[in-house]
Amino acid sequence: MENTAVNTKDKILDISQDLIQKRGFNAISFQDIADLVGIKKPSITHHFASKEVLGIAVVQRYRETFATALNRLTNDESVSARDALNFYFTPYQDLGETGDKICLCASLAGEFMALPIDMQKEVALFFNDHLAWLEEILVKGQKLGEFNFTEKPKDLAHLFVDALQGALIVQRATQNFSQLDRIIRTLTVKLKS
Amino acid sequence: MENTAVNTKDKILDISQDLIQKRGFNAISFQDIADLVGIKKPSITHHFASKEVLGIAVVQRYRETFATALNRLTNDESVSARDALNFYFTPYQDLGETGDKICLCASLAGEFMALPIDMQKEVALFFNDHLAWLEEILVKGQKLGEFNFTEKPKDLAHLFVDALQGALIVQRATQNFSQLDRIIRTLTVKLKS
DNA sequence: GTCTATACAAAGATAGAC
DNA sequence: GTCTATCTTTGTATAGAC
Repeated sequence: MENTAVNTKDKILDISQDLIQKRGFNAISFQDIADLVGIKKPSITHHFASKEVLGIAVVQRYRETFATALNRLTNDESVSARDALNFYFTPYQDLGETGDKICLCASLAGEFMALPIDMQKEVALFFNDHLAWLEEILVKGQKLGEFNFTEKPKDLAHLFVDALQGALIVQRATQNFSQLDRIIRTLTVKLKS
Repeated sequence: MENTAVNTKDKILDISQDLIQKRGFNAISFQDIADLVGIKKPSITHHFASKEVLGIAVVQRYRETFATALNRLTNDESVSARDALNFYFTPYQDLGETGDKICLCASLAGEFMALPIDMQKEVALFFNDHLAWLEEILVKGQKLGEFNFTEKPKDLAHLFVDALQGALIVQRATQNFSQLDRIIRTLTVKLKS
C-alpha cells in the first residue's frame, strides 16, 4: 500500500487519493491537486482527460491494489486464516493512525449518488471484493479449526466490513482514536476457538 | 422523524437534508435546493445567510430530533431496554428502504475534513449522543436481565453505531439491500439472554 | 418574503506556444 | 510534458425593486 511516485502521473494519482480520503471527491479540485503536485492546473489534463477519468483511475488503482494483496494472502498456503485476517486489519489501522483519512471507498460511498456511474461501479466492486474475501477466510478458518463462531460466514463478513468502515468514519468525527482498535478486538474475540 | 414542512424555511431544511443524505454537502448547491423548494436561488439567503449557516441548521435539527426521541425512550419507564433498542433501529431501517439515502451524519462524516468547523462539531455531538445512549440502554438491559453479553457495554455500543452506519453506506453502494437487516439480526443475536 | 439583476470567485476544460 | 491564456459554466453572495 505504498505511495512513492516517481513520475507525474502517479504523483497525481497519489495526491488525488490522499485528498479524497480526507475531503471527498466533490470537495477537491484540479487546483488543489496541482498545487500539491507542484504543477499548474491544466497540466493535469494531459494525464487525465477529465476529473471523472482521474476519479475512475484513482478508485480502480485502489481496488486493484487491495485485490492483489488479498489474493496473495489467499493463495499462500503458509498463511493461516488468522494471520490473513490480522493482515487484513493493518490498512485500516494505518488509516486510523493518520487521524484525518478514511478508506477511499468509504469516502466515495458517502457521496455515492453524486458520483459518476463508472466510479460508483468501482466502489461497489471494492466492497464486494472485500466481502467475498472475508467470507472465504472465515470459512477456511472455521474448517481448519482456527476460528469458532456460530454466525453465517457471510453475515460475519458483512459485520466486519461495515464495522471497520464505520469505525474509521465515526472515530475521525469524534476524535476518539482508540475506537478502531477496540472494534477490531471486539470483532476478533468472537472468533476465539 | 417526519418532515412535512409548511413554511419555506422548513422546506429548505427538509430538502437540504434529503439532498445531503443522498449526495453530501459539498456536492449540492443553492440552485439544487431552490429548484426543489420551488423558489429562486437568492431567496434562500433570506432564510439562511450562507451555505454554512444552512448546513449547521440542518445538522443541528437532525441531531436534536434524535436526542429528543432517544431521551423520551430512556425516560419512559414502561419501555424495556429491548424495545428501546428495537426502536433505535427503525430510523436506520427506514433509511435502508429508501435505497439512496444514508444517515445525514454519516454522509457529512465522509467529507468531514471539508466541512466548516461548526458542522464538524455537530456531527461529533451526534455520534457521541448515540454512543452514550446505546451504552446506557445496554447497561440497563443487562442489569434487568433482558440482555446477556460478555463485551464491555461501551465496546458493544461502538460496534452497534459503527456497524449500522457502515451497513447503510456499504449496502447503498453494493445495492445489496438485505444487508442492514442482516446486520441488525447479527448484532442482536448476541444479546440473547 | 420573493423576485431580477449582478458581482465575483472558482470550477472544469481547451488551444496553442515552448 | 508543462506552460500561459482563455472560455464557459456554475458556485455563493449581495443590492435593490416589488
